Amino acid sequence: MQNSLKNIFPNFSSELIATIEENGSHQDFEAGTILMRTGQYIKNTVLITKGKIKIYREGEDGGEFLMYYLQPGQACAISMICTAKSEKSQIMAKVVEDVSVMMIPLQMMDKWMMEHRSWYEFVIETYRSRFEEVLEVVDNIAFRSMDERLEFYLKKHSDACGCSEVNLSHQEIATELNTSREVVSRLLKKMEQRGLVKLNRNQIELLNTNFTN
Amino acid sequence: MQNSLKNIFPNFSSELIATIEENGSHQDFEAGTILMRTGQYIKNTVLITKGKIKIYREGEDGGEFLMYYLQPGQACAISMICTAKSEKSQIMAKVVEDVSVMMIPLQMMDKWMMEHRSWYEFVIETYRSRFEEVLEVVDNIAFRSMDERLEFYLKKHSDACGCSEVNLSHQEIATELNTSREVVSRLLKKMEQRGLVKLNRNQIELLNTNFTN
DNA sequence: AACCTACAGTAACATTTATCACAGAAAGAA
DNA sequence: TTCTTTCTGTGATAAATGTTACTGTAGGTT
Repeated sequence: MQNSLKNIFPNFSSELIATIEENGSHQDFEAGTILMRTGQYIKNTVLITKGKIKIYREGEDGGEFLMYYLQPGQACAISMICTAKSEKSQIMAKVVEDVSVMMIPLQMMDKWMMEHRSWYEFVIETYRSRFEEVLEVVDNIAFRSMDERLEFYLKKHSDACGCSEVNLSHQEIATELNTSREVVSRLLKKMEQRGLVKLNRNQIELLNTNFTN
Repeated sequence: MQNSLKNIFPNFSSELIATIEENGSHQDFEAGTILMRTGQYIKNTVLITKGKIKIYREGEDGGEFLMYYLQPGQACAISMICTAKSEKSQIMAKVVEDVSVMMIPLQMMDKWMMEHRSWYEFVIETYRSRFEEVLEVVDNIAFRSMDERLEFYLKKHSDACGCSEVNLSHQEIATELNTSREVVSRLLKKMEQRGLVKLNRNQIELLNTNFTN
């Protein structure tokens, strides 16, 4: 298991890995578990070693708006930022594929930042990449129409899983884009007519590789 | 002038202030200056000591989408994140009120993080508050309609200046919300009819204090 | 005064997105 | 099989927003 942590976080120094093993607690969660709610206080930084976590913003009406996914080798930027002052979370985190995580108590954060160069760099890089990702989300909703956002969404999914099939229902996609199922169905149909995708039940195959680029 | 830096950044230690004075370069920019463009490499972290800088995202069509404003005592989070690896900027920064800034060479970032506790805390807090602000922006465009966004926008402005008048033309507002002038005019007129605002040329007075809360 | 320009108001229309209503197909359960 | 549920497709319609076109007005300039 020590081995795998080193594999998943290749940039961590051996000392850091050892420290994590020593101070962190290994935990598993099933798909569907909500790890973090808006308004909740955060007490741990979360490192993902297996599975997939969805980070989203929840609207008052219960709408979910996808921000990004966390996968093995990544960490929750929000938990890092907030732990620094034990702030409240402003987002929701839901397990979408059974996960294994390392929970790092918040007291470790500041300490490791000073003691472990590789931790420091990991944290900064996590901030940077997540900020960038959220800016991209803003771009999409601010400047793009639903059909472009849908294409972007599908591409992101296929990139994430490394395959060209997206196994989601129209309803699930609609929820994450904060629109209605009918709109998604219609737009997907148009994309199929343009030859970009092939639609199956609970699955969308991306055909055009140009589109995937 | 050393004095004022201490006043503007009250949490900085005296040693840190001295170090900043020593290594940073004081610069002034006029309103209208673009300090940072999308795609540009960042070589400095920017501390604002006077004036106001607008941070926005630019669409392909040239549309501007307001993210937030930077004011004295604040720093550009993007410049901090990016400098760590000398990355490209993903945003635009434009001076909206003549500013004075301290430019901190990127090499100082990492060094000070280790040496100055008050710098470390400032950087973390900057990350946190900006991330939060951007999440709020996402909320607004994802879940709210234009009339609500307009109200939020006006409130934010009056909060920022501490007064109840917003001195902007409809066109300027429309640009920042990435909509058209006509839409803003229409919605403002409705708000006036509801007794929320009073419309003057180049100025919107917020009347209802309930609304301002 | 006469003129110009930026700003604001508003009607008419186009487009996009949301909502409602319903029908059929696929998968699973009884 | 039959029943049931979930998923998908699609038309009709409503609502929000974007666009075009035109008018008037306030302020500044000559």
